[in-house]
Amino acid sequence: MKDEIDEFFETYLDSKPIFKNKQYLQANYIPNSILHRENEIKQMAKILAPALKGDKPSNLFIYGKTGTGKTLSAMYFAKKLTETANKNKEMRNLDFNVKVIYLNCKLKRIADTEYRLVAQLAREFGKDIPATGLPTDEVYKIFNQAIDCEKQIIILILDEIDQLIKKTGDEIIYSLTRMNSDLKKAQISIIGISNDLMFTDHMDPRVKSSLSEEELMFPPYNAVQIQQILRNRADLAFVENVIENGVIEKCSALAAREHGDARRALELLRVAGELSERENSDKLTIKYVDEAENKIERDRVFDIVGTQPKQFQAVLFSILVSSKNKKGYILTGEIYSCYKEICNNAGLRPLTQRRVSDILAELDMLGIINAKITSKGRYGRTREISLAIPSNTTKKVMKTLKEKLE
DNA sequence: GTCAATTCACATGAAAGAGACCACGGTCTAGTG
DNA sequence: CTAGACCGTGGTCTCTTTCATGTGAATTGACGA
Repeated sequence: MKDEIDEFFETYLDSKPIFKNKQYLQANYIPNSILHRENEIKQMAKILAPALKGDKPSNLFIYGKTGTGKTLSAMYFAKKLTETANKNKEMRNLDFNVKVIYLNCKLKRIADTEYRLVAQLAREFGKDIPATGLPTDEVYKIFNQAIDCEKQIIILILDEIDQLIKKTGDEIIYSLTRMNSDLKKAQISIIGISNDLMFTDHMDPRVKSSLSEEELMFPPYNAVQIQQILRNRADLAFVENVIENGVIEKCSALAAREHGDARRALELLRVAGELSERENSDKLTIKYVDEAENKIERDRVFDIVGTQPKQFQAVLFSILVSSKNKKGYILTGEIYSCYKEICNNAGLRPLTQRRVSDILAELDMLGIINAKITSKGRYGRTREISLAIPSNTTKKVMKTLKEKLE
């Protein structure tokens, strides 16, 4: 036993490293120049440049599919803007600050409700806000005072703003834009980033127009562009010549298949690298890319399954059970009756059908199941549900769920 | 045969509740000088 | 006298329930050709 471990460590230490610096493949790494987004960044600069002169820039709304570089460009731009502003301030002795704040609205417990968003903003300005307990308008007041003590332009980047608005309504944007009229010295501009263009349809037209005074579209990358991006990063991250021919092509092809998602391509490459490192291989071969694809999917599913509440898991379990007993589509009603039985066996209080219906919709959003609403005429209207995860993953999920629900 | 009404089996919305968490301010208690 | 313990009130947040309303096409049934 001991020998085995020793041996493993030795070979591990002896093996030549594949990675030079893995950090360059991480999603939060901001490169010094962003390929194929020069135009978009230039546009952003044009729209937001007034901040440098102390004027409030227009609000900006950025949209585009996932992995098209929206967040990255915004971060990059934020960095540049603050740098320039600081330099400018010293050189010309200006009397105002430019501050860029980035918040991801999807982050649980940080910025996914109105209260938390404003609280987080106030914290950015050094105020101590409790996680709960205060009235929301109190927090607004604190934030207001915190920023209005000196002349400054605040640019607020709200990433995945669609999630926030879908969940809590659009008054947040309204309140934030309206704050400007209450502020004497400071001004706030909002950059909203979303990958769902349609969500603005449900918004109050006034809010909509004030949020998208300017709009910017990020088109998907094509396969060639993704390849270039990957090459660029791979050169930084990997030791030379460890990547076999075709690996980059394969990663980008897989990612391009899904609307040119560069983030996915990078993740594939990174995970493939990690897998080959783990096996002490000194080459990154195509084989590992395939494995990486499976692993990413599996990890994602397990992550969701693990973090969701019990009732979620029970519903998912009943989907798994009923999909095993029946091929083709399953209907909501079938799942619900199966679910009730499972709850009885597990000593769980079953939820109403209303709630289960919502849970099914959420599972669909998460991409664990495919649900399509169809009308069967006289025989009602329901979801046609099928699993969206490969069968070898379902088996494992089923096993863990079974244990959990006992 | 045609066309509008009906009907089913849920979907979808809105509102409100339960229970957990927490801040704030007031009151009570115990320890201190 | 003062610090800390202990309420009560009022706030947010998540998960749920309750009640109400919406929905799309297969089916039905009246109607006219």
